[in-house]
Amino acid sequence: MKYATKYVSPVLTVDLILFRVIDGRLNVLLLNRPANPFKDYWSLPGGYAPRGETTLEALRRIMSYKIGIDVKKLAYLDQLRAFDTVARDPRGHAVSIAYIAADNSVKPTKTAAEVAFFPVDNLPELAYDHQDIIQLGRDRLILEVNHTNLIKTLLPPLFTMADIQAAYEAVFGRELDKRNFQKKFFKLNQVTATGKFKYNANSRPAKLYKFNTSTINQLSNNLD
Amino acid sequence: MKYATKYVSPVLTVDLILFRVIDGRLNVLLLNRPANPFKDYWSLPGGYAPRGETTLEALRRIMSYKIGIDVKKLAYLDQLRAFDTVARDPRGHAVSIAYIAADNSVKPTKTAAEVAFFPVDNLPELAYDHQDIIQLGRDRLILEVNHTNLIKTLLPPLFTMADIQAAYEAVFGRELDKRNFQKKFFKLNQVTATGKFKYNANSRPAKLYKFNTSTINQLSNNLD
DNA sequence: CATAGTAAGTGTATACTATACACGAACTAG
DNA sequence: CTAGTTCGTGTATAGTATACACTTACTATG
Repeated sequence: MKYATKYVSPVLTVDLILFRVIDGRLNVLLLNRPANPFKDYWSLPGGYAPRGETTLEALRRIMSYKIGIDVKKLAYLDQLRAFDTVARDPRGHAVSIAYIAADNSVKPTKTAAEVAFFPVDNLPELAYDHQDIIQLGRDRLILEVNHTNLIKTLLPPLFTMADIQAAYEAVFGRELDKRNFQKKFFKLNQVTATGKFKYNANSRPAKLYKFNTSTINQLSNNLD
Repeated sequence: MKYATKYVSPVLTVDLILFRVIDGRLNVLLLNRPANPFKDYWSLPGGYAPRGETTLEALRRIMSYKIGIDVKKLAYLDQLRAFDTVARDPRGHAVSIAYIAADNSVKPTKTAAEVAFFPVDNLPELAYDHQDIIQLGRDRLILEVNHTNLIKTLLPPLFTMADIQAAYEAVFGRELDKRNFQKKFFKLNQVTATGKFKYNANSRPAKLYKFNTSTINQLSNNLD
């Protein structure tokens, strides 16, 4: 038994919110739209999700050719939710399944005029309802960073305590006390000192740490 | 510019996870399927979401005629997420937007053979991937109850401290200490004693409380 | 080589929160 | 009047959160 053809479904699309931390600020990947609708506006990268393909499969295909990244290699990727208002796409009713991702190392292969990272607190005018989608993505990111060791996806393999505190501060959008942060963070047993150092221009070298596991785990406490 | 017709979208559907607490146990509303696929299996109530209607509008229409409830009157209703595996519906690729709801007072107008509440820890065999959907719904419910005053949606207008503790225990799936629970809960300033009592068969009467607000608010602390 | 400059690294005191735990009070039924 | 049942309550202790400032280890420069 197939679905009756008297029903016409909305168009289904996928969008990706890819976060990273640059210079202590939370950034999101945007694509400059080459065509209408919203030509020359910045938008979340996304595309059409056809029948017979999961939205994750569609996302992988689309991000590969539009952005030049492999979403399977992203350190964190999860579904956010569906956005389904009828008027959100001027071409007609399109329901978008938004995905949220975090990764500080994957680089798009496109030019900066086509694809670029923007600080989330200083975004350009965006196409569609992508402003709203990013807002919910930030809320989810804060939640996940608070309950898991997801912060590792926003750090390089070796990092200093200042790096990791800056990453938390970028996600939370507020400053943390250095001594209290380190006490709480070390109690979570997430990182190990490597014995290596980062040598700064003009100050005491900083110990370099690495995460103990490569998996994303629930944490007993949070740092916010 | 319309979407090119060379793309065929999956069918879009909606499903509802409606929670309530009965006799200290968390229950979920299920519908006995009158037709194939999965004829005579229990399932989450749901239906087709056509182009031109938001999934929430579709949900309202469907629940009205299939279950006899008005989802706008539910004390809590929110989108959970999309479920989109290709094989989840034997009729063909159907992406479902699942909604989560909590309400202890709305009653379906259908017979118990058609529509009934089942304890979440004692569910019958379910159609589709509805077992998985319910599991994620429970996870979300716990999260929301822990961060908001959503517990009020699972209680009658007047309730005892034993009632509210039982509701929390039903959601969390574990017992809480009575004295510590009351200390923590009262500190949240959510309820006021009404001066009324619930007179039990054979024991001291229990004070009846009511919630101070009708809105769902974030809480500073949680009880889990 | 001495000094200035910079970021790293660290501890303590205090307030608050979490947990464990038991018994008298207030009612009804017989 | 007694037995039975649920209600309502406090304290002590351990653990956690917060506020707060100086010394250390290096580089750059004169």
